[in-house]
Amino acid sequence: MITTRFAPSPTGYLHIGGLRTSLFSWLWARKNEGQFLLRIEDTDLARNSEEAVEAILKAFDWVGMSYDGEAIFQSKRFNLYKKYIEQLLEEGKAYKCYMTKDELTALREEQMAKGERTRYDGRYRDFTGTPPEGVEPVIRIKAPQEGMISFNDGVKGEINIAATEVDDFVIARAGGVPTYNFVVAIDDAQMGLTDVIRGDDHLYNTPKQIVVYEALGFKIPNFYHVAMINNEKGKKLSKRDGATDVMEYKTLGYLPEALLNFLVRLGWSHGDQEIFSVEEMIELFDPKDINKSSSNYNLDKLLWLNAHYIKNKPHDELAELLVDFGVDIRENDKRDLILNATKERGKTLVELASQINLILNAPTEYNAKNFKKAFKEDTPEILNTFMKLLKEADLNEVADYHKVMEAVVEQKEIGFGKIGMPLRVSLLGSMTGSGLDEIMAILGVDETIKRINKAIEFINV
RNA sequence: GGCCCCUUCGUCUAGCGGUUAGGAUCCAUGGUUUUCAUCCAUGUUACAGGAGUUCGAGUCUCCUAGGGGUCACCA
Repeated sequence: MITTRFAPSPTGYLHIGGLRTSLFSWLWARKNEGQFLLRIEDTDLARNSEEAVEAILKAFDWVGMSYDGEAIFQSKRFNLYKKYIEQLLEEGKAYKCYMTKDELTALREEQMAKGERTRYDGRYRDFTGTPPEGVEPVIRIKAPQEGMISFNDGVKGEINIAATEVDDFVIARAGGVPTYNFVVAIDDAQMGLTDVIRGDDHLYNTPKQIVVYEALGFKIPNFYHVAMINNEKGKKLSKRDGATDVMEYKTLGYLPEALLNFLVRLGWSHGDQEIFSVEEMIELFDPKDINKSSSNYNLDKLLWLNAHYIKNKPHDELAELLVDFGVDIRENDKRDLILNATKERGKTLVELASQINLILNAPTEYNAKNFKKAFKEDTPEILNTFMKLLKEADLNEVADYHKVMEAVVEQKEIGFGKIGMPLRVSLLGSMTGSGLDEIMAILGVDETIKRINKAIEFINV
């Protein structure tokens, strides 16, 4: 049985990097028919908010990731942590430290000045005297003072860190509130985690947590530290690099399946495969295939994937999604015609919506340059002929509209461009866009003629 | 600064001692298309540098450089 987890601290929205590590954890649990748990790390801090919890859950919901059981809130488990603190104190594995913050700062400055690593010097480790007055102590854990703390990381391999690098760190603050590395170890153990997949910014927390595991006699899980995602320049991803909030991708018109596909391939691969459905991800994912090196964030591929998923999305789902982007064609009897004519031209739902609007809404103005390029002296004459033939034609499908265009070309002995360009400008006000026959089939004869007449009128003004 | 991790086309990556170093994206060109897009084809571009080990190194070892992470009574 594999149990994984995602353990965000609710200080803001769900970050793209957080989504990737949770995706990995989720996939691994689902693949093994195990458990994927959610734990909210809200051990106080004025920074935590309920809105942030909501935001994270909302993002999970959007991408379709679900966790098992109830979400666990650390803030509700203080009694548990307290119990273990007392246990360690009793067993002599932890101790009270009466060093003040000022003293600690002074010690650090001294060490810094000497060019040493800043660390607690263990002065209260074996203290038995009378504690100084007026100082509320913190609790520190006794970390090993020599040897190595080693673990086998599922991504990075064997990691060895000298015990001297890990000092007797604080497990409970002066107010009694436990600290991060302490509660994480307890929760991961108590929740039965077998595999901890997280960002490699936690790599250095691992030896500390191992100290806790060992002090409490807990079984140490497998760790997988996934390298960070950097921006295109290889620097740390920040808000200035564009969207980092998962929900922003929804607003930008990305499909969740595209985003997941994009993220799963960032730092993980399965041979040459690029397109993965969620089912395939679950089937093929294995943390042993996670890359050691960090990867750079580049939207090109996401855009390509998004276009791919839009092209392959069922029309009823697409129509539903488009509502949020100001286009409601759910009840439109030309729905399929509209989507077929436009979906290959929109890399995002935003672009797709604007393509559709371009057809659905008659042009209110014509670009002068386009107009001049498309409309020549004989254009009105050609368009009039076209309209005449159009009215007479038997129009049942897209191809029939094309036949009318062909007829004009033949009759007038002109090139296709002679009719195509002015027609396009008349109908869309644009020089590019969907196929003319498709557009006309969507608009119908009346609207088509109306738009052409309007354009002809415009040339005479 | 100490410690730890990382380094293959611009980007995402395959490779697990013997390959013309592969795929994808991007870009360019050509084809298809009335246009644009799609689609198809073709092309440019990479083993950070230096020593070793080996018959043979992108793959193993060491050094250098560069990048990242971390050093809290934050999480």
